[in-house]
Amino acid sequence: MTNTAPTRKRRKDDRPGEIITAAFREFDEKGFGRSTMAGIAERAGISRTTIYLYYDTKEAIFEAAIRGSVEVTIDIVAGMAKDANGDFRTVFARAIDLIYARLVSDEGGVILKTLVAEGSAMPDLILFYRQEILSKGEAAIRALIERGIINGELSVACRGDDVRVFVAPAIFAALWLRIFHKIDPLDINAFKEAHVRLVTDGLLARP
Amino acid sequence: MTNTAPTRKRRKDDRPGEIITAAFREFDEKGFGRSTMAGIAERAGISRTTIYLYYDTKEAIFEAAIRGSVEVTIDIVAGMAKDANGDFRTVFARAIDLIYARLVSDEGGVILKTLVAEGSAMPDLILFYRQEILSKGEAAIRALIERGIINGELSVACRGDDVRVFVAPAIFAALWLRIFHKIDPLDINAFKEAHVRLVTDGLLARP
DNA sequence: AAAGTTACTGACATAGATGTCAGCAACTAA
DNA sequence: TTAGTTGCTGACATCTATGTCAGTAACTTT
Repeated sequence: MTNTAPTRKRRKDDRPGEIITAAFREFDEKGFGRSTMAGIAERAGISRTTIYLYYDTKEAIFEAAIRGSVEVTIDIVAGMAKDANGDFRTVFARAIDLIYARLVSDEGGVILKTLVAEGSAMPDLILFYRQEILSKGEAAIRALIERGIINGELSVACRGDDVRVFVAPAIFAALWLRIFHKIDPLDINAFKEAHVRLVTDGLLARP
Repeated sequence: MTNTAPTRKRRKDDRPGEIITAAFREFDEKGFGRSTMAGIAERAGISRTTIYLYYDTKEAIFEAAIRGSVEVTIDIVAGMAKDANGDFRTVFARAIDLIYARLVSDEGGVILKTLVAEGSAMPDLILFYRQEILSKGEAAIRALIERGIINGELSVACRGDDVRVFVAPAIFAALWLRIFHKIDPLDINAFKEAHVRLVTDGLLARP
């Protein structure tokens, strides 16, 4: 048997997803700026010019990826709202779990990193991400806190605080993983627990 | 008087600094990846080829900038150690002030953003930044906390916590300013106060 | 099985950034 | 003033990534 490997395949429906997956690996390793269509094509195992049949530019691939993460966000926010009846510590810990799972994942992390890197050059995407992803998550956290205040669990003082402070360590952790983790590992679970403990209790000893 | 503007100037000693300043603006606006030697030169008001007399590559310019911020870090750490005798809240607030001032500045912020963007492509710089900048700051914060624990001000539980959690909101704020601030401003002072309040007190109401 | 459709590819042309180098202009010293 | 030094520049060659397009191979239909 000669066993000549098929030189080409035709897979119109699968291509977009394959290209995005390949692009993520390329963006992650090289950074968006140094990534090329040729590099993405190679990882996807197709010819460079094939990509143009589906996406016009690198930016278009990235945009498609971001738009795809809108539904993921909706799921996460829904997950936060579900079973939000426990005490604040429990509910918040669950919310933080969901956020970390997303941001620590390759997809969420690379999107975040790429937005930081190239955001100034793509104002439309920045706006989209802000409106469809970040503000949804922010509102969900705000709701949790408001519930806690009404419960009497949380001090009223924190109503005026910028909600972003409470989630910031998660973003920090996601970026750390992509940049310093190889030379200086970060224990995600320990960090996550410290995060939750900080937000609920703070550092000062309670009398 | 004819007042013909001088076509060229010769300023060997000032050039490196001028180039770095111009490069920062270029990196900030275009992102490191889209920045070019031509763009930097234009901002510096010199010919593109002149840059090569001082720096071989874009990366070399960025590296010089990072190395320059080592002494800034030393100053900051020294500033934290100075007058570290007040109660924890006061001392920590002063430390956070110094960190924000640095990270919110154009120089500190652009370095941070660029490292996030291009770090995977420059492992040496990542290592350098980690060792000479981040770990210095981390150690300083850790010292503050240890003092608080010994004082009895802080609960012993937080000794095991990852120190990076306590500073993470500052990094978040620095990046937010560079990315989302135009479409969704962040009130730095309010954010900073919320940060300090969170780290000291947490959210849960104190009995 | 033959004709028709189309996903895919290699080859070409273009644009933009890089790096080099000989020559010029600005400064210095005598 | 003049000769010497050197910081600076424009022009050239190279290299890399992009985008297009006609042709080919794989699949579909009849």
